[in-house]
Amino acid sequence: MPIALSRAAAVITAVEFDDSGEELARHELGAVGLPAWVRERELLRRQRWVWNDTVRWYPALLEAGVRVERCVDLRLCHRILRRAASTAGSELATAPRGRWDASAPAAAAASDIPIAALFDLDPPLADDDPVAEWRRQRAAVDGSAAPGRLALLLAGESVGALVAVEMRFAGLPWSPERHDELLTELLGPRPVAGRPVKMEAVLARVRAELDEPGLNPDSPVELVKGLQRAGLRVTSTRSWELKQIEHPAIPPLLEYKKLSRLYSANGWHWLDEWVTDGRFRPSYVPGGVVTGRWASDGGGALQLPKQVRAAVIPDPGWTFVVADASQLEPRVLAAISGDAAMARAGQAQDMYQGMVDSGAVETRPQAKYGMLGAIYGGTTGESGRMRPRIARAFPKAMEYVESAARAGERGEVVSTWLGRSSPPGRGDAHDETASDAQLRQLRSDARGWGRFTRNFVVQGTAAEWALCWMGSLRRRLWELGGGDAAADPLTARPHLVFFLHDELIVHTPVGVAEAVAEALRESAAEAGRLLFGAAPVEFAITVATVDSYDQAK
DNA sequence: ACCGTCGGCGCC
DNA sequence: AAAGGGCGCCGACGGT
Repeated sequence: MPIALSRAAAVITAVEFDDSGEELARHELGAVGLPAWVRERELLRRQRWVWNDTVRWYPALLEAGVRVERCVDLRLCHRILRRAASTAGSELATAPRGRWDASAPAAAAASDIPIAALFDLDPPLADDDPVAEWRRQRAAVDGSAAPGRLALLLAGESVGALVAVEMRFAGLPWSPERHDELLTELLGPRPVAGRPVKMEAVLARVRAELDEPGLNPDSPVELVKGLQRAGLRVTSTRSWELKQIEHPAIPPLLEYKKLSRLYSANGWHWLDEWVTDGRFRPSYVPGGVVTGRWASDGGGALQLPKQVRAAVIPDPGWTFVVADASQLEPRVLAAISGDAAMARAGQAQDMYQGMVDSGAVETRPQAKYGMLGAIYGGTTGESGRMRPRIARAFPKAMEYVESAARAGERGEVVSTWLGRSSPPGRGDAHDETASDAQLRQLRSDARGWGRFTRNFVVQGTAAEWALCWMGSLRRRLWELGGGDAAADPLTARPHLVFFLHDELIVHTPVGVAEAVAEALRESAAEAGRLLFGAAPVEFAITVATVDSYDQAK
């Protein structure tokens, strides 16, 4: 049964209502009493909590030891429905912009203040009645062409919002000692001032080889000039461009850039700023990417370089079960396009090898770059060369992405499998009043937008699969832990600590690691069924139980 | 001192 | 002629 929470000044109102939106009961609560009240209701029966923003309500509940099973994140759902092609005629989509179109509370605000203080510091919520918004959303879904899919998408988005808050609450176990060791090994000891000694050493070699004693390697402009003075024909300082060049200054320069990146992005400053009490706690932003992928805020959580993953270490007596979906996007493409040959190749644990074995291409790299080219719209290099062969072997898959690209070029909206739609297109390459130069620009933009929409349908559907995987896993982990809400809600039992598009990390007591691994596999299979029913597409995952994150794969 | 943009690069 | 999608973060740089 849904229960809507809203707040005006110090008073929190909880409205119980039925599935038709009919109000059944109404309670007024204070912030202090809220967690106990929620816990009581949750124990009684699994409720669906309806609130404006999960990031606004859930941290304080978790802090008080209350975990909830289900919610509706009205703002995230509103954003999807507002733009979805399949709800375009609904009241929700056609109304003027309103409060529900405003952005969610800044993740930064949540990370800057103690979780426990959220209710104290927040200004009163002046939101519209959440039950009214719930009814509008329900009507939009019911009136759409594919209500089942949309409902699944909204459920996935909402459970993702719960997971995002829970992962921040739990934090990713991180050893500052190990991190410091790694840095010291690669860079030398932490410098009091200036560059670490190993960076300084490779820099000295660069300067000597270029005969540029005062060269500042951190300034791209100056670096290009210095390289040119030394007779090197470069136009930028990008690593891939430098790699083409044979010169004794290049290897140490590339080494410098590598070390410099580590030092500035994930060095001691990063450690000081983002790791406290042995936990890295970034904010995750569900739906933060147009395609539906998550974004993150703070510490570059979704770009943790492999170099430092050895510092991700479980608590004593605990371990990590790390799982990632193998070739997720190609499998998703096989499913959404209904390409039987591609689905057959996906029967293999390694889909790219499956493509080789089926005779579509000769080598695994050809399969990989060919597929990525099809999904991204690549036309050069290996992916461009493989294009005709991929098209011949998997015609329906290629037609699917080509069709999405053409729609984008025409300025049309495309949608994922569950119904998340792309932003409106821009420009019109057929504008007859445009000048030649403008027209070239428009056509170029149109092609660029076509690559975006081509990728959107695949990346966005992959994100939906990942949400379902995660949601399914979350429920299984809770049941593994006993499902007793009176116990410590999260960190005393197996729990998610990291999510990276197609990869999950569970922090678990060693004794249940094997059960967690099984839960990950079952959840992957369930996600496939939820999205695609009986379609013959397998979603293979690789699972590893490890004592540090770098040991996974 | 502060702010927005850019080059570059990490991840998927 | 150039020709791969999506992000976040860092330092440099140029402006105020």
